[in-house]
Amino acid sequence: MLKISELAAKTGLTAHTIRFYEKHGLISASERSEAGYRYYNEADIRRAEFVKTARNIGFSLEDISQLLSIRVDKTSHSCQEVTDITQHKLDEVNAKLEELRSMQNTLQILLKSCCGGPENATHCSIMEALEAGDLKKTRSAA
Amino acid sequence: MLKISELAAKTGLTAHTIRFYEKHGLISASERSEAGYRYYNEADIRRAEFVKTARNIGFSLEDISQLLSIRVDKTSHSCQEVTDITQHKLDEVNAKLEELRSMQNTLQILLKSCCGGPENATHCSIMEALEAGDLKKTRSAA
DNA sequence: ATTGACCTTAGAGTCAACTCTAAGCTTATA
DNA sequence: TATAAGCTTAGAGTTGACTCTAAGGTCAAT
Ligand SMILES: [Zn+2]
Ligand SMILES: [Zn+2]
Ligand SMILES: [Zn+2]
Ligand SMILES: [Zn+2]
Repeated sequence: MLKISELAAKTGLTAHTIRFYEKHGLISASERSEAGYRYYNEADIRRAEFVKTARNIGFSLEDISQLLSIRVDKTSHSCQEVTDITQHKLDEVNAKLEELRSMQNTLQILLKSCCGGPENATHCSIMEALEAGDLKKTRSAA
Repeated sequence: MLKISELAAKTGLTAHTIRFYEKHGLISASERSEAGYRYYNEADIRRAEFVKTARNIGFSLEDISQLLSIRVDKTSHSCQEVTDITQHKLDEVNAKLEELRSMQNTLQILLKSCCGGPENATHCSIMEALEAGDLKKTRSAA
């Protein structure tokens, strides 16, 4: 049985974060001491590590929540449900990649066009490009 | 002289956003009617469009703020200052790209490993991989 | 018995960039 | 003149994932 700080040390999450995850239903301590201290057993630890792994991959807490409910009763969930979550995340990632590649491209073009030197910016081609506004839009949403 | 909704129509920003930008010092109306209505002249419009272009590229409002202060007095700023801002943004974008590519890679591997079928998830290799925790960390910061 | 480290809670604060609301003027059209 | 559309402000709310604080209780070691 681990105390919260021990679980924190083991998972690399902070105690704050563990309590935060508990508040959001991701993790819990199956036991409490008389004084109310959280105590985590083996199953709790495995669940916490599952959460940590999923978070590291980039799943949102909402995604992780869904994965956890599959996890607690695998027999009543299908592989398809799991791939749906994963595919949806991949779609998101791909969309962001698109956007970032477009930004990268624009920024590289801008940098190539500017001398980057110490003289004044009255002739700066980056400023001119921003002024002209003929740059393609790279940002769709925040 | 444009009213705020006209500037909004012209730039594709909303009137709300224009006021928000004003509050943050990015845009302003050089005139106000007696009743307090904002009126934008040609220079105001050009500035607003500059902001819009920079935002579309992906610059933060803080970046844009710096670009604008260069813009109002180009003779006392250098090309280097402009490239510094741009390069810094590119560095950020590259870092995020790295992270997303790593997420993409992990998700693709997961998806390849799972049958995605309608049978139950007791054997699901995605779930197993999350359980095993041997996936590389892709997320560094939010 | 007294440190000091650790634990508890509810709840507030952080970040960025909006987004929206309420309450009340103003202006244009019919 | 009346209705609607549009403008003003200060300020609150949104999103996601934390991050921190205050005020206090607990525990192991000296
Ligand atoms: Zn130059
Ligand atoms: Zn330049
Ligand atoms: Zn399967
Ligand atoms: Zn599967």
